[in-house]
Parts: sequence; structure tokens; C-alpha cells
Amino acid sequence: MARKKQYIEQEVLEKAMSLFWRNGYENTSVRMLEKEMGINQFSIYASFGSKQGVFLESINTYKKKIHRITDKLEKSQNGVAGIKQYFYDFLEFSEENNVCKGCLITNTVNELGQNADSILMTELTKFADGIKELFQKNLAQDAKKDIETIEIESNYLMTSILGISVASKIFNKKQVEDAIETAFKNL
Amino acid sequence: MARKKQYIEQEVLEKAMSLFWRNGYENTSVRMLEKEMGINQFSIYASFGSKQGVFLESINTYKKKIHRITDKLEKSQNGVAGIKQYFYDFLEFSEENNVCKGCLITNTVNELGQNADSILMTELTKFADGIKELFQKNLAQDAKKDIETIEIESNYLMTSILGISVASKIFNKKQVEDAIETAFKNL
DNA sequence: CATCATACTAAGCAATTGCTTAGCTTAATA
DNA sequence: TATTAAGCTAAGCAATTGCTTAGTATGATG
Repeated sequence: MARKKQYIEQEVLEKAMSLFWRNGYENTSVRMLEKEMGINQFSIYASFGSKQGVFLESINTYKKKIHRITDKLEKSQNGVAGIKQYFYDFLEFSEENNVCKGCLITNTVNELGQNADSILMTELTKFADGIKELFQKNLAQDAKKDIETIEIESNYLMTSILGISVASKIFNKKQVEDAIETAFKNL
Repeated sequence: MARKKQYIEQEVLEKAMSLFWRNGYENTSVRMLEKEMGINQFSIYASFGSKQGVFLESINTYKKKIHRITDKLEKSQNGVAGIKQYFYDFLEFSEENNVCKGCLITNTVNELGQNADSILMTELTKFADGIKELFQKNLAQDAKKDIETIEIESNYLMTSILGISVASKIFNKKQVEDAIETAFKNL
């Protein structure tokens, strides 16, 4: 017995996510969100509680979006080759309108660091841990690799994908591809 | 025939740099700079013109500070081993009070990206290009490496050091060292 | 000692920040 | 058709942003 929402939360979240992805958390104001999401501030606060709330949901939306390629990695049976494919998949994923935005999660950790709210930080860490596990799972498909090697190489891969994430925002495609190709010679 | 400044510009810049390094550009307000630098806003604007001006000088101060280790890389004659040493030197350099702040230049590029003012962007790019040249110079000390190999491997090294810079802010020392060791296995 | 260019203090500027609220519109129910 | 719970509009809140300025203190020179 009441009025219907004139917007779909998932739809406006996609737009919010895109804005946060491009500009970072602090450099995105609620006024900017208003314009991008196409709804009034009242509606933003009614649906998501706070700017932080919109961001948290944007992170979740991002996770759903990237799930397409993490899922592919999860199902891969090609060992290191599968991980390398994930690097290339990520490169394609982080691109939009020929603008490379890196990884929203990485960008956020890099921007907020220790200052990040603890609920948010938990979400970011959970994602990173998930990726590391996928790397380890795929590394373990090579029976020659023992536990310690897998630990070392997964640490290496985590650092590498961070590098790719940042590099993709500033270097050209050839340079990033050089990096990926050389990075996997070590495994 | 006038009053003397009660502060030394280089001294207050060190403090400003440290604050920007910890918090990033946007998350550092002029009020925070006031407190950290220990001088009034009037003095800040009299000496540096604007917040942007303080930041630009902070970048220069950073360059001078990091010159200690880039200079060591410049003088190195150990080829790839010299570059690996630079990675470890950087790790130590970016640490302060047991808090790892990464690289101020990298942090800034990552935060501001395309939105950075063009004068600032020029300074950032110049620094990155300088590092890449040093990598190439050291790679070239191995006579077996041809020009194309050097180009590819320097692109790889640039991406790697970016990764180390970000990783150092979130991962523990062992994890970052794993990354460095593996990164240099096959160069 | 008097001058006066420069430095310092602290108050205040408009603009923007995240967030709230008063008053109106909508639409499913009785 | 009248009721009413929910959504929407737009104005406005205090706090903070980067920056300025009026008034005062300083100290090397004449």
C-alpha cells in the first residue's frame, strides 16, 4: 500500500561502482553519486544509509562482476597456464572505454590503507585471500611443487597482480604484456 | 631590513612530505599540514603558494631523499644483482616507524591518475622514466641481452617494483621478500 | 633610535563536504 | 473513492575545504 521505487538498486549500484572505480572513494562526492546514479540524495541515503554504505555495496557489485573471471580461474585445470590466463583476463576486465581503471579492490587498499573502516577492510582482505587461495590451488596442480614452493610462488603472484593492476593504469598494453610474459618465466 | 623567517623551508617540507606520503594528496588538508609543519597557513601560502605547491615541493624533497638509493643503482656494476639490491633498498627506504608507506610517486599516480595536474604529472613521469633508464643501464651490463630483451625486461621490472611498492603496504616482510626472490629467478 | 619591508597571528571568506528534513506525490489497500 | 505507508523533491544543516586578509610584531637598515 505504498509507492514503488523508481529505480532498481542493482542498476544504480553499477553506476556508483563505476564512479568509485574511476575516482576512488574520497574523490567521489555524494553530489557526484547523485548525478551518476540518477537519483536524489534522499534516495541514496534511504537505500544505502551512507556514502560508506554505497561504497560497500559497490565493492560487492564489483565482486559479482569480477566473479566471471575468478570463477574461470577456479575451474581451470591448467596449472600455471591457467593463472597466466587470469592475468590476461584481468587486464581485459579492468578496461572500459579504453580507460584502464585497475582493480577497484587494489585501488581502495592503496588509497585508504590503514585508515580504512574495519568492516570495509574485512571485505577487501577477504577478496584478496580468495585470490591467493585460487593461485595456490592452481599451483598445486603441478605435482612437482611442494607446500613451501606454493606459498612462496603465491606470494609472488599476489605481488605481481598488484603490479599489473597499477601498471595497467599508466603503461601501454605492450608494456603490460611484456610484464606478464616475463613474470611467468619464473614459474 | 625586515623580519627573518622563523622556519627553514626544507625542514617543514620534510614534514609535509611525510604527511602526504602517509595520507595521500586529497586526504591531507591544509589544517593538517599546518599542524605537522608547525607553521601558520599564512606562512604555508607565503612560501609555497598553494596546497598543490607544497605537494610539488614535497615530491622534490622525496626525490632528493630517494636519490641515496637510486644513486647507488646508478653506480652499480653488478647487472641484474644490482637491480635486485635496489628492490631490497627500496623496501627498507619506504619503511618508517615500522609503517610501510610504499613509494610517494607511485601512491600519487595511483591516487590521482589522469586527474593529476599536468605540471605534477610531468614530474611524476620524469621520475618513473629515470628509474626505467637505470634498470635498462644495469640490464645492459649483461652483454648477452639484446635491445629488445632489455626493453621487455625493463617493462617487467617497472611493473614488479610497482607491485612491491603496493604490496609492501599490506603484506608482511616475508611475503614481499618471497616476491622479490621469485621475481629475479630468471633474469 | 626611527623607518619600513617582511613575517606572524588569528579571524574570516565562499565553496564543498556528508547528511537531514519538511512538504509533496504516488499507488496499493480498505 | 478515501486512506495511508512509502518514495521523491529541494532546501538547508553544521563541519570542513583551500585560501585571504586586516592587524601586529620583528629586526636589518638609514
